[in-house]
Amino acid sequence: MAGGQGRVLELAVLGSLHETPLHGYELRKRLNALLGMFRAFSYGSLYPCLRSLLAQGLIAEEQPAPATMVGGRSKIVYKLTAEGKERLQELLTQAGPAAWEDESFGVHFAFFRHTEAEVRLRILEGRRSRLEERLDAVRTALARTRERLDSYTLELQRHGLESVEREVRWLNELIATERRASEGPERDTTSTDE
Amino acid sequence: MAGGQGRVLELAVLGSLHETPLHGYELRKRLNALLGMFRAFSYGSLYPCLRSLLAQGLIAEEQPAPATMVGGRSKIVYKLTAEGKERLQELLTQAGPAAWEDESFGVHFAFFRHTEAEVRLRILEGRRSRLEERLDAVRTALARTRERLDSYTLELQRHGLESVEREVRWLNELIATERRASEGPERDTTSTDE
DNA sequence: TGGGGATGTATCGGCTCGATACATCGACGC
DNA sequence: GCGTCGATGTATCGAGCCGATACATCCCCA
Repeated sequence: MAGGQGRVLELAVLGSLHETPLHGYELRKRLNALLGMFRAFSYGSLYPCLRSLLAQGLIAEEQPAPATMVGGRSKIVYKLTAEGKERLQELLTQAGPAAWEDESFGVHFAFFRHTEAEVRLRILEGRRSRLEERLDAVRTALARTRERLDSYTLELQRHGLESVEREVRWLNELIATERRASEGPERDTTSTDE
Repeated sequence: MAGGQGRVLELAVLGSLHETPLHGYELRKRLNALLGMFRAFSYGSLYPCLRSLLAQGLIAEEQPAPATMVGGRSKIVYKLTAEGKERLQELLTQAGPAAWEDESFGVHFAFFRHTEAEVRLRILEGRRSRLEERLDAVRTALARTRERLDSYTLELQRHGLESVEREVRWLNELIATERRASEGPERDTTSTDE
């Protein structure tokens, strides 16, 4: 399919353009400054994504004052369309595995300020469950292992477990903060559906 | 190219089969138990990789006692060939970006017991440089940012920086340990060529 | 006046994943 | 005996995404 970039880049681009119109190069810089610790987007996926979003009418080329155009160079500045804003809201509303897997969680989190409190909470909890599943899986596999492991393998396991445990603790704090914040303003404790 | 899986899976498979012959399903389970905290291999890449390694003569199907074959089922057990062992040694000797990037570092580390001390040290240092580059890039980008960031973005940055700083500290300890270990047994400090 | 580095758009090859399909095995109840 | 259910097991396909690369311009500085 020509341009169904489908996943995380779409949200990242739409979310960035929601702040201000940007061109590809600058967009990538911002994205990598924002998420550089977790992932790095490349042009090989960014430009096809932009083309796809353009074809879908979710973004549009902005034509600024002609004075800004230097020489014959075209600096293609993209901005969000009304449809794009709708689509962004739609993406921000979805709380599912696509939001809390490794590759996508960071991007969703980065745009939490545009996300409803309830969705935020569900994504954080989903992420936590995901990590706990992983901890369980590795721990049981480790316990089931008969052979003695060498010190490097052990050290790798230890470091991995510790890192994931740390992230779970971080999520716990965030979840607690979210709960406190939502219990204050609206004392609605009965609507804890699902 | 039909089957040039090229990168990290090759080492993971070869390294696992070096311990003991395995079939695909079990191979994947072991790999994911070993590296589950960092990455998860899928059949979609494992089986093509096995086919490719088979075609290259680096692994071979093991034909055990016919009694093991239940019914018409073929449980394809792979073992390392002599060429495969050579190739494994070759892969374990290489200390380059391919060894210390995110996706591959864990796999290389997991087989450090088969790696020469000098190569281990270079991979650990390369990994550390890589992470420090990333820290620098994000820190300068952060310092250069004019607009005020919302609390979620800030928290994401903080958490990301802290995680990477932690890994750098971990690497520092490992490097120190390696250095101590290599200075004790052989007091050869002159042969630090390249 | 010319070289180097940042800016800028774009593509191609190919690795890898998630989903899926299909088949068998052992255990369990009835 | 018979259905079924979960674990075991091999295999492929569509599609996303990255790394490398190419090419052009801008601007600074010597």
